[in-house]
Amino acid sequence: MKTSGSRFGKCLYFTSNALARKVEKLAQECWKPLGLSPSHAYLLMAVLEEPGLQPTQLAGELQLQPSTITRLIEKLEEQKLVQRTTEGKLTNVYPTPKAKQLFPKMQACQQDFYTRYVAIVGQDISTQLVQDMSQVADKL
Amino acid sequence: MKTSGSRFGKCLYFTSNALARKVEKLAQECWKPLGLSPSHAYLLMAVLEEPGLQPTQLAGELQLQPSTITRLIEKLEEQKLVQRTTEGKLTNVYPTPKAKQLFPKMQACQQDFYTRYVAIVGQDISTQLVQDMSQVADKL
DNA sequence: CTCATTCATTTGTATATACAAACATTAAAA
DNA sequence: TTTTAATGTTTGTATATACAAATGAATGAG
Repeated sequence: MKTSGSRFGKCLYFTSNALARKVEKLAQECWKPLGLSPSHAYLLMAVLEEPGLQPTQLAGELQLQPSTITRLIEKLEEQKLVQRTTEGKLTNVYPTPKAKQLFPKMQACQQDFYTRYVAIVGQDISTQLVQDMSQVADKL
Repeated sequence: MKTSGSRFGKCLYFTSNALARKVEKLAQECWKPLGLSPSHAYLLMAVLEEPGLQPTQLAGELQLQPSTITRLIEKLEEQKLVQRTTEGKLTNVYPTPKAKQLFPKMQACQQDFYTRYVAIVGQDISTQLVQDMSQVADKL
């Protein structure tokens, strides 16, 4: 059944979740070649772009809870993709050389993801949708 | 930080997930008085509207995997809100009298949820957004 | 200076969802 | 008619995320 065909097709809860799950799936496919889940990938991208970012800042960037950020970092640390340094109560997260080497491939995955969804839903619609969702998310 | 302010604010993966989490949170609040999570509530609503629905059909309506439906039903069964009957390889899910009694309150919760988000984001925008998300979800 | 408060991070635990495999049943093919 | 394939459901297990509490460090009021 299609999302729009469901008896809940006009409900914000239902549609936003359904869409997010489908997008998540596409993103997972795109990042699979690097062995990263989308959220790990996005966190790592952020740290590559701005080395030393702290968990609280990452929580803001990724709109996730700090505890979730800790969990993501732990896994990236196991994979030797980031390293944490602690000073006082603050923690800084840095990309490792291995992560830096990976950077171009990560950009390619991101591009691939973008290209794929634009191919499916169209550039104008997707740009508009992202903007609207972002605006509504900000209000909630 | 706001969703739109993030370095990922223009990414479909990021915004659709951020939005879904915020909507989920609002929905949880609305359904909390009945002790139901939104997904349990929606499944139960479907079964109240159409008693005897089967897991596969519910999976279609709710856009969730059959295994997830099984898990949701199990919990609703524990709470004596639905009952399963099995004939051959098919399963039918029926609401209990307890669930039927609850129906008006559930409709009120649903209304409350709708009223709240419309109050926050506006009727026109939310209607438009739901329609767009639904359309894009169908294509993915 | 010290103690209470606040802040950043982590830990323990819980929920939501999925995937893959296992069953059980029906349908199709030989 | 027996075997094979397809279908609907459930089970085992894994991932993503969150909340609440614990920890450790900085700050400010007295």
